[in-house]
Amino acid sequence: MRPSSLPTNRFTISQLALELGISTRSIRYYEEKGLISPRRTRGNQRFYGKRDRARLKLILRGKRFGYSLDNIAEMIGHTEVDMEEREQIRKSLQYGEKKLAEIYTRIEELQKLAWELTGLKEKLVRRLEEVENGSADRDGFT
Amino acid sequence: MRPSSLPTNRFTISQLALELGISTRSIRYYEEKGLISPRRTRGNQRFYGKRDRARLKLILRGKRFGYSLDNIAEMIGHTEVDMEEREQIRKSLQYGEKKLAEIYTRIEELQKLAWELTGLKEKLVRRLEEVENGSADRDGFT
DNA sequence: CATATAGTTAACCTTTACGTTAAGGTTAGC
DNA sequence: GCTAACCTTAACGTAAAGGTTAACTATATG
Repeated sequence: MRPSSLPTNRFTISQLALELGISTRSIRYYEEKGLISPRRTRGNQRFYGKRDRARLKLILRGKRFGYSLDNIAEMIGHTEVDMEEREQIRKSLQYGEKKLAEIYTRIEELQKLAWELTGLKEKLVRRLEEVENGSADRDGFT
Repeated sequence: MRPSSLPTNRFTISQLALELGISTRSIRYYEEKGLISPRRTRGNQRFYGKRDRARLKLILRGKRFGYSLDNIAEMIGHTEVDMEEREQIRKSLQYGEKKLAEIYTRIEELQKLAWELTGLKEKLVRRLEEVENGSADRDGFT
């Protein structure tokens, strides 16, 4: 199955799995969920193009931020063709707009999180100095 | 149970739940996990101080970014007193340092995500125009 | 003081996102 | 033509993060 020299825009499932550090099971699972829809060979084996790979990366990125698969599906626009297309596109657009806004606030939030952690860090450092100097004090979490 | 006029630095579990938009169950669950440790009244009911509330907010923030509770626990430093304190502090510091770095790369990633979504958006808009003009074309996902 | 409201523990239930194994069949590449 | 890699269905397992319910206790207020 190793594709000796096929163009770099055709991947087997396990190639992608390897590259992206996930299992083939996951990839098939994402397909089950309608998040990707790879083509098939005459022999019914999946193959993926660059677009699919990009999509997978997007999915993983989303996951890393705690979005559920269902959530990501809406974000991305499921590739179901049976829906009235304009409607579908409009909905996707709307949803995407919302999500974009969300992401920006998220960036701000992350910055806050960084702040708080920096705060914790400083407290710990201070505490450490105290302990190191033997001046014990109460309450365990000042 | 309404605390007619108690100082603003003492909260019941349901007050916090309401304020933070989570269930009391969740709060107790976080306690089970060692993420917070509220005091108890003589009657064995939990009560929380400002510090606890801040902690909860931090937990929720972490969660919003897809960190697991266990993860957050390490990030925050569980308040288990039985561990050698210096060791504990050092570990927390180290972990926090790592997490901070992680957060910064995360911010970058979020920016990428925003980019990609913007890209998708543009494609959808273009596609919408096409459809609106009746010029159908193949492949459903250019 | 009665009672409505809030809190307690414990046990069981659910969903999400896969992992694992089974069994049996197909295909691609050397 | 062999064999590793693929396919399907199907079922079962699991960990995380709670929801839900039950049976009981605490507490604030009319």
